[in-house]
Amino acid sequence: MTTGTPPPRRPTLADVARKSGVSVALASIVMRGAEGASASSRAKVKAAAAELGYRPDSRARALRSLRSGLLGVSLSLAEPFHADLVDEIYAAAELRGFDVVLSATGPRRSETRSLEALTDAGCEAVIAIAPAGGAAALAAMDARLPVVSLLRAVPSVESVCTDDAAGIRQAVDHLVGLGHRHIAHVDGGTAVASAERRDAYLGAMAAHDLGRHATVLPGGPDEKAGTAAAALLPGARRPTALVVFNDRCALGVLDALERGGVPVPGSMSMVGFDDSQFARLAHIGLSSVRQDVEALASSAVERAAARLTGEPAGLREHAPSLVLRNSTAAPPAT
Amino acid sequence: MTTGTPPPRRPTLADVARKSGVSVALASIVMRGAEGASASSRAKVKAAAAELGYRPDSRARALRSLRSGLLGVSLSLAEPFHADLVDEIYAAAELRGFDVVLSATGPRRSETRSLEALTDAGCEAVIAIAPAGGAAALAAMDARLPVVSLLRAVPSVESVCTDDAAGIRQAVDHLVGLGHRHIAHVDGGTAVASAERRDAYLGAMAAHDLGRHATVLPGGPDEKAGTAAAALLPGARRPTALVVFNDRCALGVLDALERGGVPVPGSMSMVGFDDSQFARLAHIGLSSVRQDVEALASSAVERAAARLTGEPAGLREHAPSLVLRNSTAAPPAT
DNA sequence: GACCAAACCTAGAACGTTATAGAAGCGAGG
DNA sequence: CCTCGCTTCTATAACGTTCTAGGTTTGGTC
Repeated sequence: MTTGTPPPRRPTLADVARKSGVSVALASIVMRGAEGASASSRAKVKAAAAELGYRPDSRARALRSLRSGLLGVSLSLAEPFHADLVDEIYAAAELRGFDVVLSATGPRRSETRSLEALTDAGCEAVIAIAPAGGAAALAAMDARLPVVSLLRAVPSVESVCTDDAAGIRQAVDHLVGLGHRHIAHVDGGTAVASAERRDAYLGAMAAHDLGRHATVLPGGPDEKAGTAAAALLPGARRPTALVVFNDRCALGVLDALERGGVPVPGSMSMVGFDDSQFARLAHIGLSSVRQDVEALASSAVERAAARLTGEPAGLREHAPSLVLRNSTAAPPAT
Repeated sequence: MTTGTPPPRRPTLADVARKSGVSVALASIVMRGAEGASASSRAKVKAAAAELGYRPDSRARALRSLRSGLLGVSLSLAEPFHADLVDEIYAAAELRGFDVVLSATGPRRSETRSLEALTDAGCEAVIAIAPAGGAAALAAMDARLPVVSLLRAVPSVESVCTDDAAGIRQAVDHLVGLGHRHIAHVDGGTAVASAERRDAYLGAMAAHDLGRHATVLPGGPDEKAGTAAAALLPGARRPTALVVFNDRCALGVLDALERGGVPVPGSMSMVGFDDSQFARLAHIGLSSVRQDVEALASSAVERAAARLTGEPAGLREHAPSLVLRNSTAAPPAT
């Protein structure tokens, strides 16, 4: 029984070659723009390809030429800041001839799974944004294919980070310059980079000889944690300024303060971290430590490419800068 | 000149087979869990695979067995709501044995490019979240491989949407029930679904015989647009309630109002759309029209799967529900 | 011990592409 | 006329996997 329409197969190079009356090999040459084809056959093949709607099968291509040209990126969709990075990674990767494959981490999807999907997809190298997993697991993976950890310094794995300590120092310096003495820190809890930023805060306070006023409030990476941290602020003897782990957390704090009738920056100054899209828009413009997204992204891509040619691993730190908006001011007169 | 370490090749099925002393074919059977292998060889092969750290090459697999098992998803990283959807899509796809490939749209990356990357990756079907491109382009693509449009009804392409009109009606009904008469709408400008929601608003107002009070303020899909729209609110004869295109825009409006000293919901009630993570956290809890994320995601995956088996295209609409928080109240007494 | 079926295993051909090696065409130089 | 070199083209062998079709054991029955 011969049935009607056969399932519409996606056109292959063989189809293009047949239609234009040349060999598959020649069609391949034309399609990938290699040299060794006459102008006339180029035209013929291109026309046939266009007519058939031919698109090369990247899997087959990758299978044959051991370079797949694929760069994997693992990110958390819940983090707007990762989104900013990815956009720049796309741009940087394109410049170097890489295609980018994304794999998300989320409540339903573990980091391990996300990274596995990337290796399975045939990526030549992987950029893991703020990987939470153990260093051992990442190092093990790195033995298979180059891994670059972005936003987190992982020992023995190529890492590209912001110099968090410098950023925190800038924030503290700025606040001290405004006249603040009682500056507290809302930390990131168990989040990636939380410990580094906390230590930098303590160090910066000590450097200003304000160690006795240093206070660390337990926080976390998101708005909810910020709101919770705000509830811990003592009513009397409240600090006059806050350096917060990141913008999302700062937003939570800000919200709670405003609802509690504490004006920012009138009664409380605040500095966030990341300079997310967010900080720029919502509420009061939040002063924030800006990570150099473009440099981070292109550096990560560059490091991944370098590893493919066998260069050694190392840590690249990028200098952050403090972006001032309307959330800091001199402390209220006592 | 013989140099030191050869470039560490990723282990292949042949390596596993050699190491465990069986044929490649048998190793394949074991690795994919097919039947026809004895328990003892299963153990041998699995052990060898584990020791080598073997992971099957999905490209080669896809190339051979015409099912690649790949489901492409195109999304905008700037939209937190898309992130929610993707997480559910991962879950739904896994249930049906699909792997998910993500491709983002962004300031540096057009939708066309994002979709092309997906077809090149060898996806069997594609889910485009809120595709902005022309219906013709999508339909053309659909001729090559099944396309499902999620969050936007596109003629002649399989579409899975929320019944936006019903959602807007619920919002208006609720506000009218609270006693509001002067209810305005901040629309989504040129954003996807903006026109549908605007029309639904006008229809709902008319249904309550409030057509004469209907006002549409030009807005947009993000916070900035909301802030701008708030500036257009007349000082006197201000509406007492707002139905806003989406939560992000609503947030912008909310912020502007609070800064302008207009308490919400005291002097102004507000309803958003999407029930994003956002609405639940920041500021005042925003009342919002909840889209059924899980149903949307699983329905989109299901439709994609159905198309692969040759079922016809159609439109699936999912009922939204109104989530009440603290941004609506009775209008202030005159 | 011969026969049979079931269970287990393997050789080898695909899948769509690229790379290598060499064949044809052709004009110039001896 | 033969050879040389150049350009243009093609046959064919990979890449790592799955699948088909057939081959070899195994062990139970007569």
